[in-house]
Amino acid sequence: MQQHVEWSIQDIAKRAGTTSRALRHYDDIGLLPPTRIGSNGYRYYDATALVRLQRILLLRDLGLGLPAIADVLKTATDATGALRNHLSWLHKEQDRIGRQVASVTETIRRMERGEQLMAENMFDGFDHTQYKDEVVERWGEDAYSRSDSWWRSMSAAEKAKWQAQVASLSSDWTAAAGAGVAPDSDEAQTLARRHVEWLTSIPGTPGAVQEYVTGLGEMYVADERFAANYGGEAGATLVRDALAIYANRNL
Amino acid sequence: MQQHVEWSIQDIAKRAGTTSRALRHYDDIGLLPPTRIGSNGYRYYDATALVRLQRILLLRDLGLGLPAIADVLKTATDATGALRNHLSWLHKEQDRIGRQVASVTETIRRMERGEQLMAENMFDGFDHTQYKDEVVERWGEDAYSRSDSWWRSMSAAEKAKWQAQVASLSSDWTAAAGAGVAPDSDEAQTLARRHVEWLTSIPGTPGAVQEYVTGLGEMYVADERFAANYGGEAGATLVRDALAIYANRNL
DNA sequence: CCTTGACCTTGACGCTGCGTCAACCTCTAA
DNA sequence: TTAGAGGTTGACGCAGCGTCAAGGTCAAGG
Repeated sequence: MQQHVEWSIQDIAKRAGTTSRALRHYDDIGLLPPTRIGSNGYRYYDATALVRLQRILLLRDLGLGLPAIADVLKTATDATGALRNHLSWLHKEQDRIGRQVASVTETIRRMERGEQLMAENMFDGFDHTQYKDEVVERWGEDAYSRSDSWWRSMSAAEKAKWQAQVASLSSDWTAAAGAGVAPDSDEAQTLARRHVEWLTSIPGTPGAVQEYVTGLGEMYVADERFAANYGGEAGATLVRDALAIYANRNL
Repeated sequence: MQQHVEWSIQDIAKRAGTTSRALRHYDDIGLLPPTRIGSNGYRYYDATALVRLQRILLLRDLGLGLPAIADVLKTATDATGALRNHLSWLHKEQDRIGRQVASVTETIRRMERGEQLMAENMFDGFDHTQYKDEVVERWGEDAYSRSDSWWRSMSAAEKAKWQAQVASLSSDWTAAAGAGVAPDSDEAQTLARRHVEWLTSIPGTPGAVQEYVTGLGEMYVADERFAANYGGEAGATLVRDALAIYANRNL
Protein backbone atom coordinates (compact mmCIF):
# COMPACT_ATOMS: atom_id res chain seq x y z
CA MET A 1 0.00 0.00 0.00
CA GLN A 2 1.10 3.55 0.71
CA GLN A 3 1.82 4.03 -2.92
CA HIS A 4 1.53 7.78 -2.90
CA VAL A 5 3.18 9.13 0.20
CA GLU A 6 3.83 12.53 -1.30
CA TRP A 7 3.17 14.69 -4.29
CA SER A 8 4.89 17.48 -6.15
CA ILE A 9 3.59 21.00 -6.02
CA GLN A 10 1.80 20.83 -9.36
CA ASP A 11 0.15 17.54 -8.51
CA ILE A 12 -1.15 18.90 -5.24
CA ALA A 13 -2.31 22.07 -6.90
CA LYS A 14 -4.28 20.31 -9.61
CA ARG A 15 -5.63 17.73 -7.20
CA ALA A 16 -6.98 20.41 -4.92
CA GLY A 17 -8.08 22.69 -7.70
CA THR A 18 -5.72 25.57 -7.16
CA THR A 19 -2.38 26.73 -8.53
CA SER A 20 1.24 26.16 -7.64
CA ARG A 21 1.67 29.87 -7.25
CA ALA A 22 -0.96 29.94 -4.55
CA LEU A 23 0.76 27.09 -2.75
CA ARG A 24 4.05 28.94 -2.79
CA HIS A 25 2.22 31.94 -1.44
CA TYR A 26 0.72 29.87 1.37
CA ASP A 27 4.22 28.67 2.12
CA ASP A 28 5.56 32.22 2.13
CA ILE A 29 3.01 33.40 4.66
CA GLY A 30 3.36 30.25 6.74
CA LEU A 31 -0.18 29.08 6.16
CA LEU A 32 0.77 25.77 4.58
CA PRO A 33 4.44 24.82 4.61
CA PRO A 34 5.32 21.81 2.47
CA THR A 35 5.78 18.52 4.27
CA ARG A 36 9.31 18.18 3.00
CA ILE A 37 11.72 20.20 0.93
CA GLY A 38 14.09 18.28 -1.29
CA SER A 39 17.79 19.00 -1.48
CA ASN A 40 17.00 20.57 -4.83
CA GLY A 41 14.61 22.98 -3.20
CA TYR A 42 11.48 21.26 -4.54
CA ARG A 43 8.38 21.27 -2.34
CA TYR A 44 6.69 17.98 -1.53
CA TYR A 45 3.33 17.50 0.18
CA ASP A 46 1.75 14.47 1.85
CA ALA A 47 -1.84 13.52 2.58
CA THR A 48 -1.92 15.52 5.80
CA ALA A 49 -0.91 18.64 3.95
CA LEU A 50 -3.51 17.89 1.32
CA VAL A 51 -6.20 17.70 3.95
CA ARG A 52 -5.09 20.98 5.43
CA LEU A 53 -5.14 22.48 1.97
CA GLN A 54 -8.68 21.24 1.45
CA ARG A 55 -9.75 23.01 4.60
CA ILE A 56 -7.98 26.16 3.55
CA LEU A 57 -9.69 26.17 0.18
CA LEU A 58 -13.05 25.43 1.70
CA LEU A 59 -12.80 28.37 4.05
CA ARG A 60 -11.46 30.51 1.27
CA ASP A 61 -14.48 29.69 -0.85
CA LEU A 62 -16.61 30.81 2.05
CA GLY A 63 -14.91 34.14 1.63
CA LEU A 64 -12.60 34.23 4.63
CA GLY A 65 -9.27 35.99 4.37
CA LEU A 66 -6.04 34.07 4.71
CA PRO A 67 -5.19 35.46 8.17
CA ALA A 68 -8.69 34.52 9.33
CA ILE A 69 -8.22 31.03 7.92
CA ALA A 70 -4.94 30.73 9.75
CA ASP A 71 -6.71 31.62 12.98
CA VAL A 72 -9.44 29.09 12.42
CA LEU A 73 -6.97 26.33 11.69
CA LYS A 74 -4.79 27.31 14.61
CA THR A 75 -7.41 27.66 17.33
CA ALA A 76 -9.77 25.08 15.95
CA THR A 77 -11.98 25.73 18.97
CA ASP A 78 -13.53 28.92 17.74
CA ALA A 79 -14.50 27.98 14.23
CA THR A 80 -18.15 28.90 14.60
CA GLY A 81 -17.25 32.22 16.16
CA ALA A 82 -15.11 33.10 13.20
CA LEU A 83 -17.80 32.03 10.77
CA ARG A 84 -20.37 34.01 12.68
CA ASN A 85 -18.23 37.11 12.42
CA HIS A 86 -17.77 36.48 8.78
CA LEU A 87 -21.49 36.03 8.32
CA SER A 88 -22.29 39.40 9.78
CA TRP A 89 -19.70 40.90 7.48
CA LEU A 90 -21.38 39.18 4.57
CA HIS A 91 -24.74 40.57 5.62
CA LYS A 92 -23.29 44.05 5.66
CA GLU A 93 -21.93 43.49 2.20
CA GLN A 94 -25.34 42.32 1.06
CA ASP A 95 -26.89 45.50 2.35
CA ARG A 96 -24.27 47.67 0.78
CA ILE A 97 -24.55 46.00 -2.60
CA GLY A 98 -28.30 46.12 -2.33
CA ARG A 99 -28.26 49.83 -1.76
CA GLN A 100 -25.90 50.33 -4.65
CA VAL A 101 -28.12 48.30 -6.92
CA ALA A 102 -31.08 50.44 -5.93
CA SER A 103 -29.16 53.65 -6.48
CA VAL A 104 -27.76 52.63 -9.81
CA THR A 105 -31.09 51.34 -11.00
CA GLU A 106 -32.79 54.54 -9.99
CA THR A 107 -30.10 56.61 -11.64
CA ILE A 108 -30.43 54.69 -14.87
CA ARG A 109 -34.19 55.02 -14.80
CA ARG A 110 -33.93 58.74 -14.39
CA MET A 111 -31.37 59.12 -17.10
CA GLU A 112 -33.58 57.21 -19.45
CA ARG A 113 -36.57 59.37 -18.80
CA GLY A 114 -34.34 62.06 -20.18
CA GLU A 115 -34.98 64.49 -17.36
CA GLN A 116 -31.63 66.18 -17.41
CA LEU A 117 -31.21 63.63 -14.76
CA MET A 118 -27.57 63.75 -14.17
CA ALA A 119 -28.24 67.26 -12.95
CA GLU A 120 -31.28 66.25 -10.91
CA ASN A 121 -29.35 63.44 -9.44
CA MET A 122 -26.53 65.73 -8.52
CA PHE A 123 -29.13 67.90 -6.99
CA ASP A 124 -30.07 65.25 -4.48
CA GLY A 125 -26.63 64.84 -3.11
CA PHE A 126 -26.23 68.54 -3.38
CA ASP A 127 -28.15 69.68 -0.36
CA HIS A 128 -27.03 66.74 1.64
CA THR A 129 -23.35 66.18 1.36
CA GLN A 130 -21.97 69.20 -0.38
CA TYR A 131 -22.83 71.62 2.33
CA LYS A 132 -22.65 69.12 5.10
CA ASP A 133 -19.47 70.62 6.40
CA GLU A 134 -20.75 74.12 6.28
CA VAL A 135 -23.96 73.18 8.00
CA VAL A 136 -22.13 71.33 10.69
CA GLU A 137 -19.76 74.20 11.27
CA ARG A 138 -22.45 76.80 11.64
CA TRP A 139 -25.35 75.01 13.20
CA GLY A 140 -23.75 71.96 14.70
CA GLU A 141 -23.84 68.27 14.06
CA ASP A 142 -27.40 68.01 15.34
CA ALA A 143 -28.74 70.28 12.67
CA TYR A 144 -27.01 68.33 9.97
CA SER A 145 -28.13 64.95 11.12
CA ARG A 146 -31.66 66.27 11.52
CA SER A 147 -31.53 67.59 7.98
CA ASP A 148 -30.11 64.36 6.71
CA SER A 149 -32.58 62.12 8.47
CA TRP A 150 -35.33 64.43 7.35
CA TRP A 151 -34.51 63.72 3.73
CA ARG A 152 -33.99 60.02 4.26
CA SER A 153 -37.23 59.69 6.12
CA MET A 154 -39.32 61.35 3.45
CA SER A 155 -41.86 59.18 1.76
CA ALA A 156 -41.67 58.73 -1.95
CA ALA A 157 -44.72 60.98 -2.31
CA GLU A 158 -43.13 63.70 -0.24
CA LYS A 159 -39.92 63.48 -2.19
CA ALA A 160 -41.92 63.68 -5.38
CA LYS A 161 -43.69 66.79 -4.12
CA TRP A 162 -40.41 68.35 -3.19
CA GLN A 163 -39.03 67.58 -6.59
CA ALA A 164 -42.16 68.97 -8.20
CA GLN A 165 -41.29 72.26 -6.56
CA VAL A 166 -37.88 71.97 -8.14
CA ALA A 167 -39.44 71.39 -11.53
CA SER A 168 -41.84 74.27 -11.08
CA LEU A 169 -39.06 76.64 -10.12
CA SER A 170 -37.00 75.35 -12.98
CA SER A 171 -39.61 76.03 -15.62
CA ASP A 172 -40.51 79.42 -14.16
CA TRP A 173 -36.88 80.51 -14.12
CA THR A 174 -36.47 79.27 -17.65
CA ALA A 175 -39.51 81.19 -18.78
CA ALA A 176 -38.34 84.33 -17.03
CA ALA A 177 -34.92 84.07 -18.63
CA GLY A 178 -36.57 83.55 -22.01
CA ALA A 179 -38.65 86.68 -21.46
CA GLY A 180 -35.52 88.63 -20.64
CA VAL A 181 -36.61 89.85 -17.20
CA ALA A 182 -34.08 91.78 -15.12
CA PRO A 183 -32.60 90.25 -11.96
CA ASP A 184 -33.94 93.05 -9.81
CA SER A 185 -37.40 93.00 -11.35
CA ASP A 186 -40.37 92.09 -9.20
CA GLU A 187 -40.90 88.93 -11.16
CA ALA A 188 -37.34 87.72 -10.66
CA GLN A 189 -37.37 88.70 -7.01
CA THR A 190 -40.60 86.82 -6.46
CA LEU A 191 -39.01 83.78 -7.98
CA ALA A 192 -35.97 84.31 -5.79
CA ARG A 193 -38.21 84.39 -2.73
CA ARG A 194 -39.85 81.13 -3.78
CA HIS A 195 -36.46 79.66 -4.40
CA VAL A 196 -35.19 80.64 -0.98
CA GLU A 197 -38.38 79.46 0.72
CA TRP A 198 -38.03 76.18 -1.02
CA LEU A 199 -34.46 75.89 0.16
CA THR A 200 -35.23 76.89 3.71
CA SER A 201 -38.01 74.34 3.88
CA ILE A 202 -35.23 71.94 4.72
CA PRO A 203 -34.75 71.69 8.46
CA GLY A 204 -31.18 72.42 9.37
CA THR A 205 -30.85 75.33 6.98
CA PRO A 206 -32.32 78.10 9.10
CA GLY A 207 -31.55 81.84 9.27
CA ALA A 208 -28.38 83.47 7.97
CA VAL A 209 -28.48 81.67 4.65
CA GLN A 210 -27.10 84.60 2.75
CA GLU A 211 -23.78 83.11 1.84
CA TYR A 212 -25.34 79.75 1.32
CA VAL A 213 -27.74 81.13 -1.25
CA THR A 214 -25.03 83.16 -2.90
CA GLY A 215 -22.83 80.10 -3.10
CA LEU A 216 -25.63 78.20 -4.76
CA GLY A 217 -25.89 80.85 -7.43
CA GLU A 218 -22.24 80.49 -8.21
CA MET A 219 -22.59 76.77 -8.53
CA TYR A 220 -25.46 77.11 -10.95
CA VAL A 221 -23.35 79.21 -13.23
CA ALA A 222 -20.23 77.13 -12.84
CA ASP A 223 -21.91 74.00 -14.08
CA GLU A 224 -23.63 73.96 -17.41
CA ARG A 225 -25.70 70.99 -16.26
CA PHE A 226 -27.25 72.94 -13.45
CA ALA A 227 -27.58 75.78 -15.86
CA ALA A 228 -29.60 73.55 -18.14
CA ASN A 229 -32.20 73.30 -15.39
CA TYR A 230 -32.72 77.02 -15.44
CA GLY A 231 -32.76 77.75 -19.11
CA GLY A 232 -29.10 77.63 -20.03
CA GLU A 233 -26.40 80.13 -19.29
CA ALA A 234 -28.69 83.11 -19.47
CA GLY A 235 -31.08 81.47 -17.05
CA ALA A 236 -28.34 80.51 -14.62
CA THR A 237 -26.97 84.01 -14.68
CA LEU A 238 -30.41 85.35 -13.95
CA VAL A 239 -30.85 83.00 -11.05
CA ARG A 240 -27.47 83.86 -9.63
CA ASP A 241 -27.95 87.60 -9.87
CA ALA A 242 -31.52 87.50 -8.65
CA LEU A 243 -30.55 85.37 -5.68
CA ALA A 244 -27.62 87.63 -4.87
CA ILE A 245 -29.84 90.70 -4.91
CA TYR A 246 -32.53 88.97 -2.90
CA ALA A 247 -30.00 87.79 -0.35
CA ASN A 248 -28.57 91.27 -0.02
CA ARG A 249 -31.96 92.84 0.50
CA ASN A 250 -33.77 90.30 2.60
CA LEU A 251 -31.44 87.96 4.41
CA MET B 1 -20.21 88.73 -4.67
CA GLN B 2 -17.84 86.04 -5.89
CA GLN B 3 -16.32 85.91 -2.47
CA HIS B 4 -14.88 82.42 -2.77
CA VAL B 5 -13.30 81.94 -6.15
CA GLU B 6 -11.03 79.13 -5.01
CA TRP B 7 -10.27 76.90 -2.09
CA SER B 8 -7.28 75.09 -0.66
CA ILE B 9 -7.02 71.35 -0.86
CA GLN B 10 -8.18 70.76 2.70
CA ASP B 11 -11.16 73.03 2.28
CA ILE B 12 -12.25 71.26 -0.86
CA ALA B 13 -11.74 67.89 0.74
CA LYS B 14 -13.84 68.67 3.79
CA ARG B 15 -16.47 70.44 1.76
CA ALA B 16 -16.93 67.45 -0.49
CA GLY B 17 -16.56 64.91 2.27
CA THR B 18 -13.33 63.28 1.26
CA THR B 19 -9.65 63.66 2.10
CA SER B 20 -6.76 65.70 0.77
CA ARG B 21 -4.90 62.48 0.10
CA ALA B 22 -7.63 61.32 -2.22
CA LEU B 23 -7.52 64.62 -4.07
CA ARG B 24 -3.78 64.30 -4.58
CA HIS B 25 -4.39 60.81 -5.86
CA TYR B 26 -7.01 62.07 -8.30
CA ASP B 27 -4.49 64.62 -9.45
CA ASP B 28 -1.82 61.97 -9.85
CA ILE B 29 -3.99 59.84 -12.07
CA GLY B 30 -5.29 62.84 -13.98
CA LEU B 31 -8.86 62.41 -12.85
CA LEU B 32 -9.14 65.82 -11.23
CA PRO B 33 -6.23 68.21 -11.69
CA PRO B 34 -6.38 71.32 -9.52
CA THR B 35 -7.61 74.49 -11.16
CA ARG B 36 -4.40 76.30 -10.36
CA ILE B 37 -1.08 75.48 -8.79
CA GLY B 38 0.60 78.23 -6.81
CA SER B 39 4.26 79.12 -7.20
CA ASN B 40 4.72 77.35 -3.89
CA GLY B 41 3.29 74.16 -5.31
CA TYR B 42 -0.02 74.43 -3.44
CA ARG B 43 -3.12 73.10 -5.15
CA TYR B 44 -6.14 75.37 -5.51
CA TYR B 45 -9.61 74.40 -6.72
CA ASP B 46 -12.54 76.47 -7.95
CA ALA B 47 -16.28 75.82 -8.09
CA THR B 48 -16.03 73.99 -11.41
CA ALA B 49 -13.54 71.58 -9.94
CA LEU B 50 -15.77 71.15 -6.92
CA VAL B 51 -18.67 70.19 -9.14
CA ARG B 52 -16.54 67.69 -10.98
CA LEU B 53 -15.42 66.31 -7.67
CA GLN B 54 -19.03 65.93 -6.60
CA ARG B 55 -19.73 63.88 -9.67
CA ILE B 56 -16.68 61.77 -9.09
CA LEU B 57 -17.70 61.04 -5.53
CA LEU B 58 -21.26 60.29 -6.56
CA LEU B 59 -20.14 57.73 -9.10
CA ARG B 60 -17.63 56.37 -6.64
CA ASP B 61 -20.41 55.86 -4.11
CA LEU B 62 -22.26 53.93 -6.76
CA GLY B 63 -19.29 51.62 -6.77
CA LEU B 64 -17.60 52.52 -10.04
CA GLY B 65 -13.84 52.34 -10.33
CA LEU B 66 -11.80 55.44 -10.96
CA PRO B 67 -10.97 54.55 -14.58
CA ALA B 68 -14.65 53.91 -15.23
CA ILE B 69 -15.48 57.25 -13.66
CA ALA B 70 -12.92 58.92 -15.88
CA ASP B 71 -14.60 57.36 -18.90
CA VAL B 72 -18.02 58.47 -17.84
CA LEU B 73 -16.87 62.03 -17.27
CA LYS B 74 -14.94 62.06 -20.51
CA THR B 75 -17.51 60.60 -22.88
CA ALA B 76 -20.56 61.89 -21.09
CA THR B 77 -22.61 60.32 -23.86
CA ASP B 78 -22.41 56.76 -22.64
CA ALA B 79 -23.23 57.24 -19.00
CA THR B 80 -26.16 54.85 -18.96
CA GLY B 81 -24.15 52.20 -20.76
CA ALA B 82 -21.47 52.35 -18.12
CA LEU B 83 -24.01 52.22 -15.35
CA ARG B 84 -25.74 49.30 -17.00
CA ASN B 85 -22.49 47.39 -17.13
CA HIS B 86 -21.87 48.21 -13.56
CA LEU B 87 -25.32 47.08 -12.61
CA SER B 88 -24.83 43.64 -14.08
CA TRP B 89 -21.59 43.41 -12.18
CA LEU B 90 -23.44 44.34 -9.03
CA HIS B 91 -26.00 41.64 -9.67
CA LYS B 92 -23.25 39.08 -10.00
CA GLU B 93 -21.82 40.24 -6.74
CA GLN B 94 -25.21 39.91 -5.13
CA ASP B 95 -25.46 36.33 -6.30
CA ARG B 96 -22.00 35.49 -5.13
CA ILE B 97 -22.51 36.99 -1.70
CA GLY B 98 -25.87 35.29 -1.47
CA ARG B 99 -24.34 31.93 -2.14
CA GLN B 100 -21.64 32.55 0.41
CA VAL B 101 -24.19 33.55 2.99
CA ALA B 102 -26.09 30.33 2.35
CA SER B 103 -22.94 28.25 2.60
CA VAL B 104 -21.69 29.86 5.74
CA THR B 105 -25.09 29.69 7.37
CA GLU B 106 -25.38 26.03 6.52
CA THR B 107 -21.89 25.35 7.79
CA ILE B 108 -22.60 27.09 11.06
CA ARG B 109 -25.85 25.18 11.46
CA ARG B 110 -24.06 21.93 10.98
CA MET B 111 -21.29 22.79 13.36
CA GLU B 112 -23.82 23.71 15.97
CA ARG B 113 -25.67 20.46 15.69
CA GLY B 114 -22.39 19.10 16.87
CA GLU B 115 -22.16 16.47 14.17
CA GLN B 116 -18.42 16.54 13.87
CA LEU B 117 -19.47 18.75 11.10
CA MET B 118 -16.23 20.17 10.04
CA ALA B 119 -15.40 16.65 9.00
CA GLU B 120 -18.78 16.05 7.39
CA ASN B 121 -18.47 19.25 5.54
CA MET B 122 -15.04 18.33 4.33
CA PHE B 123 -16.57 15.13 3.27
CA ASP B 124 -18.84 16.86 0.83
CA GLY B 125 -16.11 18.56 -1.07
CA PHE B 126 -14.13 15.40 -0.75
CA ASP B 127 -15.74 13.28 -3.38
CA HIS B 128 -16.30 16.22 -5.62
CA THR B 129 -13.23 18.29 -5.95
CA GLN B 130 -10.45 16.35 -4.36
CA TYR B 131 -10.52 13.50 -6.79
CA LYS B 132 -11.78 15.48 -9.68
CA ASP B 133 -8.45 15.37 -11.38
CA GLU B 134 -8.04 11.68 -10.89
CA VAL B 135 -11.53 10.94 -12.09
CA VAL B 136 -11.04 13.06 -15.15
CA GLU B 137 -7.75 11.43 -15.94
CA ARG B 138 -9.06 7.91 -15.73
CA TRP B 139 -12.61 8.09 -16.88
CA GLY B 140 -12.73 11.32 -18.76
CA GLU B 141 -14.36 14.65 -18.30
CA ASP B 142 -17.79 13.21 -18.94
CA ALA B 143 -17.61 10.89 -16.00
CA TYR B 144 -16.60 13.69 -13.73
CA SER B 145 -19.25 16.09 -14.83
CA ARG B 146 -21.83 13.34 -14.55
CA SER B 147 -20.68 12.66 -11.02
CA ASP B 148 -20.69 16.28 -10.18
CA SER B 149 -24.10 17.02 -11.62
CA TRP B 150 -25.36 13.89 -9.93
CA TRP B 151 -24.52 15.33 -6.55
CA ARG B 152 -25.78 18.77 -7.35
CA SER B 153 -29.03 17.44 -8.68
CA MET B 154 -29.80 15.36 -5.62
CA SER B 155 -32.81 16.41 -3.67
CA ALA B 156 -32.38 17.34 -0.06
CA ALA B 157 -34.01 14.07 0.93
CA GLU B 158 -31.64 12.07 -1.22
CA LYS B 159 -28.67 13.88 0.15
CA ALA B 160 -29.96 13.24 3.64
CA LYS B 161 -30.33 9.54 2.86
CA TRP B 162 -26.83 9.41 1.52
CA GLN B 163 -25.54 11.12 4.60
CA ALA B 164 -27.53 8.73 6.75
CA GLN B 165 -25.52 5.95 5.19
CA VAL B 166 -22.42 7.84 6.19
CA ALA B 167 -23.69 8.11 9.74
CA SER B 168 -24.61 4.43 9.81
CA LEU B 169 -21.21 3.37 8.60
CA SER B 170 -19.61 5.72 11.03
CA SER B 171 -21.34 4.31 14.05
CA ASP B 172 -20.83 0.72 12.94
CA TRP B 173 -17.14 1.28 12.39
CA THR B 174 -16.89 2.96 15.77
CA ALA B 175 -18.65 0.08 17.45
CA ALA B 176 -16.43 -2.44 15.70
CA ALA B 177 -13.31 -0.58 16.75
CA GLY B 178 -14.59 -0.43 20.29
CA ALA B 179 -15.16 -4.20 20.24
CA GLY B 180 -11.62 -4.71 19.07
CA VAL B 181 -12.45 -6.64 15.91
CA ALA B 182 -9.59 -7.54 13.59
CA PRO B 183 -9.30 -5.90 10.16
CA ASP B 184 -9.52 -9.24 8.39
CA SER B 185 -12.46 -10.50 10.45
CA ASP B 186 -15.74 -11.20 8.71
CA GLU B 187 -17.36 -8.36 10.57
CA ALA B 188 -14.79 -5.81 9.47
CA GLN B 189 -14.79 -7.10 5.93
CA THR B 190 -18.57 -6.86 5.79
CA LEU B 191 -18.31 -3.27 6.87
CA ALA B 192 -15.61 -2.71 4.28
CA ARG B 193 -17.92 -4.07 1.62
CA ARG B 194 -20.72 -1.75 2.71
CA HIS B 195 -18.25 1.10 2.73
CA VAL B 196 -17.08 0.38 -0.79
CA GLU B 197 -20.62 -0.13 -2.04
CA TRP B 198 -21.58 3.15 -0.56
CA LEU B 199 -18.63 4.81 -2.27
CA THR B 200 -19.28 3.17 -5.62
CA SER B 201 -22.91 4.22 -5.50
CA ILE B 202 -21.60 7.47 -6.87
CA PRO B 203 -21.71 7.47 -10.65
CA GLY B 204 -18.34 8.29 -12.10
CA THR B 205 -16.46 6.09 -9.66
CA PRO B 206 -16.84 2.71 -11.36
CA GLY B 207 -14.50 -0.31 -11.47
CA ALA B 208 -10.81 -0.25 -10.58
CA VAL B 209 -11.32 1.70 -7.38
CA GLN B 210 -8.59 -0.11 -5.53
CA GLU B 211 -6.18 2.76 -5.28
CA TYR B 212 -8.99 5.14 -4.66
CA VAL B 213 -10.21 3.16 -1.69
CA THR B 214 -6.71 2.68 -0.36
CA GLY B 215 -6.07 6.39 -0.66
CA LEU B 216 -9.21 7.07 1.30
CA GLY B 217 -7.97 4.88 4.10
CA GLU B 218 -4.79 6.86 4.29
CA MET B 219 -6.71 10.06 4.45
CA TYR B 220 -8.81 8.84 7.32
CA VAL B 221 -5.73 8.09 9.34
CA ALA B 222 -3.91 11.24 8.32
CA ASP B 223 -6.61 13.47 9.67
CA GLU B 224 -7.80 13.15 13.21
CA ARG B 225 -11.06 14.80 12.26
CA PHE B 226 -11.94 12.09 9.84
CA ALA B 227 -10.70 9.68 12.40
CA ALA B 228 -13.19 11.08 14.89
CA ASN B 229 -15.95 9.91 12.56
CA TYR B 230 -14.80 6.36 12.86
CA GLY B 231 -14.07 6.09 16.54
CA GLY B 232 -10.74 7.87 16.88
CA GLU B 233 -7.35 6.70 15.88
CA ALA B 234 -8.04 3.06 16.55
CA GLY B 235 -11.17 3.24 14.45
CA ALA B 236 -9.45 4.98 11.58
CA THR B 237 -6.68 2.43 11.61
CA LEU B 238 -9.24 -0.35 11.52
CA VAL B 239 -10.99 1.27 8.58
CA ARG B 240 -7.78 1.75 6.69
CA ASP B 241 -6.55 -1.76 7.22
CA ALA B 242 -9.91 -3.36 6.57
CA LEU B 243 -10.32 -1.36 3.37
CA ALA B 244 -6.82 -2.26 2.24
CA ILE B 245 -7.46 -5.93 2.80
CA TYR B 246 -10.83 -5.78 1.14
CA ALA B 247 -9.39 -3.94 -1.82
CA ASN B 248 -6.64 -6.48 -2.18
CA ARG B 249 -9.03 -9.40 -2.07
CA ASN B 250 -11.99 -8.13 -4.00
CA LEU B 251 -11.14 -5.22 -6.26
C1' DC C 1 12.81 88.92 14.37
C1' DC C 2 11.91 84.54 15.81
C1' DT C 3 9.04 80.88 17.05
C1' DT C 4 5.17 78.01 16.98
C1' DG C 5 1.71 75.50 14.81
C1' DA C 6 -1.17 74.52 11.04
C1' DC C 7 -1.04 73.31 6.36
C1' DC C 8 1.37 72.28 2.12
C1' DT C 9 4.63 69.44 -0.82
C1' DT C 10 6.81 65.11 -2.82
C1' DG C 11 8.21 60.35 -2.23
C1' DA C 12 7.45 55.71 -0.82
C1' DC C 13 5.76 51.69 1.74
C1' DG C 14 1.54 48.94 3.12
C1' DC C 15 -2.54 46.23 2.29
C1' DT C 16 -5.02 41.39 -0.45
C1' DG C 17 -4.01 37.38 -3.03
C1' DC C 18 -2.04 35.80 -5.92
C1' DG C 19 -1.00 36.36 -11.83
C1' DT C 20 2.70 36.96 -14.55
C1' DC C 21 7.13 37.51 -16.41
C1' DA C 22 12.25 36.78 -15.86
C1' DA C 23 16.37 34.25 -15.27
C1' DC C 24 18.02 30.14 -14.09
C1' DC C 25 18.32 25.00 -12.22
C1' DT C 26 16.58 19.87 -12.49
C1' DC C 27 14.55 15.87 -13.86
C1' DT C 28 12.77 12.59 -17.33
C1' DA C 29 11.95 10.40 -21.50
C1' DA C 30 13.38 9.78 -26.22
C1' DT D 1 22.53 14.03 -25.03
C1' DT D 2 19.13 16.99 -25.61
C1' DA D 3 14.69 18.85 -25.59
C1' DG D 4 10.83 19.87 -22.88
C1' DA D 5 8.25 19.84 -18.79
C1' DG D 6 8.48 21.40 -14.26
C1' DG D 7 10.92 23.47 -10.19
C1' DT D 8 13.16 27.53 -7.75
C1' DT D 9 13.59 32.49 -6.09
C1' DG D 10 12.80 37.38 -6.80
C1' DA D 11 10.00 41.22 -8.09
C1' DC D 12 6.44 44.03 -10.37
C1' DG D 13 1.38 44.79 -10.89
C1' DC D 14 -3.31 45.72 -9.43
C1' DA D 15 -7.15 49.53 -6.52
C1' DG D 16 -7.39 53.22 -3.79
C1' DC D 17 -5.89 55.52 -1.06
C1' DG D 18 -3.89 55.51 4.58
C1' DT D 19 0.03 56.57 6.73
C1' DC D 20 4.50 57.90 8.03
C1' DA D 21 8.77 60.63 6.75
C1' DA D 22 11.34 64.71 5.82
C1' DG D 23 11.02 69.14 4.87
C1' DG D 24 9.04 73.95 2.76
C1' DT D 25 5.32 77.88 3.66
C1' DC D 26 2.42 80.99 5.90
C1' DA D 27 -0.04 83.71 9.42
C1' DA D 28 -0.18 85.09 14.10
C1' DG D 29 1.82 86.09 18.61
C1' DG D 30 5.86 87.21 21.96
